[in-house]
Amino acid sequence: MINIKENEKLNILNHSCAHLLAQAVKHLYPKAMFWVGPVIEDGFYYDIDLGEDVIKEEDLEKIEKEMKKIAKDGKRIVREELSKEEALEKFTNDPYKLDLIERMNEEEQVISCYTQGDFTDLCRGPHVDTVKELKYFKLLKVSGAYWKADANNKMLQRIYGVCYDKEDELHHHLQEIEEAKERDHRRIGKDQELFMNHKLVGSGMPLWLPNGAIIRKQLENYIYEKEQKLGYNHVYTPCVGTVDLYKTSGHWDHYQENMFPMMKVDEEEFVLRPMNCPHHMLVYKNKMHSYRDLPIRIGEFATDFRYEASGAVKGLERVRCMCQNDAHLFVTPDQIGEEFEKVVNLILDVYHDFGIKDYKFRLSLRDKNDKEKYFDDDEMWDKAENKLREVLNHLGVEYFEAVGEAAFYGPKLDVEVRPAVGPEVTLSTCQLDFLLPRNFELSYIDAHGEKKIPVVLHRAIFGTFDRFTAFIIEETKGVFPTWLAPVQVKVIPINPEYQGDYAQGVVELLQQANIRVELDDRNEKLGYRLREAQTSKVPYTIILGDQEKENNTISYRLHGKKETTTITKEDFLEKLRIEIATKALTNQ
RNA sequence: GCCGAUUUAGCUCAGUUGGUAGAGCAACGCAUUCGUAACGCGUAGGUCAAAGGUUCAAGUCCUUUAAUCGGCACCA
Repeated sequence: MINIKENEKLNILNHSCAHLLAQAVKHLYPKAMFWVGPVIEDGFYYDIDLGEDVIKEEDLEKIEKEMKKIAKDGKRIVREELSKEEALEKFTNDPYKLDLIERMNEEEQVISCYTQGDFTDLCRGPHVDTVKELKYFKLLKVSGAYWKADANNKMLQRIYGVCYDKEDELHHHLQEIEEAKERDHRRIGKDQELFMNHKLVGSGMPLWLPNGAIIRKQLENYIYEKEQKLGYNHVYTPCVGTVDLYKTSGHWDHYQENMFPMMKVDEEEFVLRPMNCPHHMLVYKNKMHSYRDLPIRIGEFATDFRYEASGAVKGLERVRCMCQNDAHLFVTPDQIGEEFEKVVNLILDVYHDFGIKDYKFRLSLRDKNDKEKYFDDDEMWDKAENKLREVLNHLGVEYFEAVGEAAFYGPKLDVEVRPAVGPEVTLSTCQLDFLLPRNFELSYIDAHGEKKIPVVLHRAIFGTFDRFTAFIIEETKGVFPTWLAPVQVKVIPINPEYQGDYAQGVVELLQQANIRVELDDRNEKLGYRLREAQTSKVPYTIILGDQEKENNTISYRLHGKKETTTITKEDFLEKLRIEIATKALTNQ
């Protein structure tokens, strides 16, 4: 998609369009008051207080019509500059604009506003010269949005729209929105029977169907091998813990609202675990450790439960029961940099293997002014944050810093990706933690025979298998590389009666080689079965007729390709073996 | 959780102002025996998300609950 925010001309167009929207809303809803109407990556929005009135999706058409009408009138857009006093006077009946004026910087001597016909709005600008220039726009959605992004505040109504310079650009954008819906993992998940949900199991509790389970198993095997090679030790631990465990870790005080409620068994109080750190701390503590043993890397594919807000739950992307590709790395303070670097390299390695190119590294730091939200130890924080920055700079990876996004106990590196629909999500994460080892009184014996506290790195490369799978579904549009595909080969005898036995032989040969193969010997026309093989996105379709049977060969067709290739069974098997072993991204 | 919308057959959807449910695909049966994206005919399939209410009568109107969707807030 065109990033509107980074395109100066579209930026001005969209911002002007936000004003046009506000003007139209004011005409139709005279009581409306306006908060802010910024340009975003894909267009613009305006936050509006309508009092008792409600704008519904079906009203957008009406508003759009009014916008077109105003634009056609072609009023000039006039800039006016005011002093703060004048501005306060001019907007004296508008509490929202007064709030904005009051919050403006002292240095800002001049406050500007723009007038188009009967509508004036406070704004820095710039804008287009006349509303006539606003031709190719579309209102897309309407929703609630908290004033100043604070859930304690009143909910305003937000209208989203998009504006382009040319008609075909707008058309193209709308088409892209439709295409994004086509690759939404929820849709593909249903079509290809990867996962399902059921009311009786509960919201955010996906059931992985056989096809999805195959993909997940491949992902598990893949990352398990990588981690084993890097010296990780994998464990299994229970997905419940006592309340005391989480009191020890500190999560009980800081994370309780995100946990499923406590359950009492006999006299013990348990919770479903929302994370695995406490369990892994205890695994570490099982025996004494020397500095020579460190780093110790404890990994687990661990099921966790989090009480996610009902409105946040989404397919496999945001769930209440998830499986983390988790690990905790116990290191000496000296080893932080080296170990963090290894994690970053592993992330880069994995993304390369999956062909993931569109992602952002986010260095999540604390907000120094928010003493409530973060563990209070400035020295620790500064040291930790600088360490991460240092490594990232050393590696030369691009990243941006996000103040106020750190965990309670330390700074972290998050990798953000954009799903087909909805805002960016975090995939991988690596978090530095000085606090948890203290809370669990972890130690190792250093070279001088003294007890020292190790540092912990929490890390998840896939994040959760759930979210990563959701992302891979959307990346591949459901056309999985052969090593991941639930069914890798579909075998179709042209006439099951004549080539059925031969086809059965080919199927068995492939099965012997652990290829996931299906035979389609239904009494249906070839075209019909071939079409189904293509729409189900199986990478290889083998077609067997008399010619193949006579020559002891097979003919295969790749998903999405028209041509057929005829080779020996052995050559085909070898080709597949290599493709799967190398985890090739695209088959050819 | 908040604002708004939606929920009808396995899937995608239709169903006028309230009069007692329909299509296509899929499934099953019959016929067909076929060389690269849908042959034909037939059969079966629904407490219209759930509960309550209004009415002579509710898929349709009202209330509550749940799930889903678009955002917000939260977040792996």
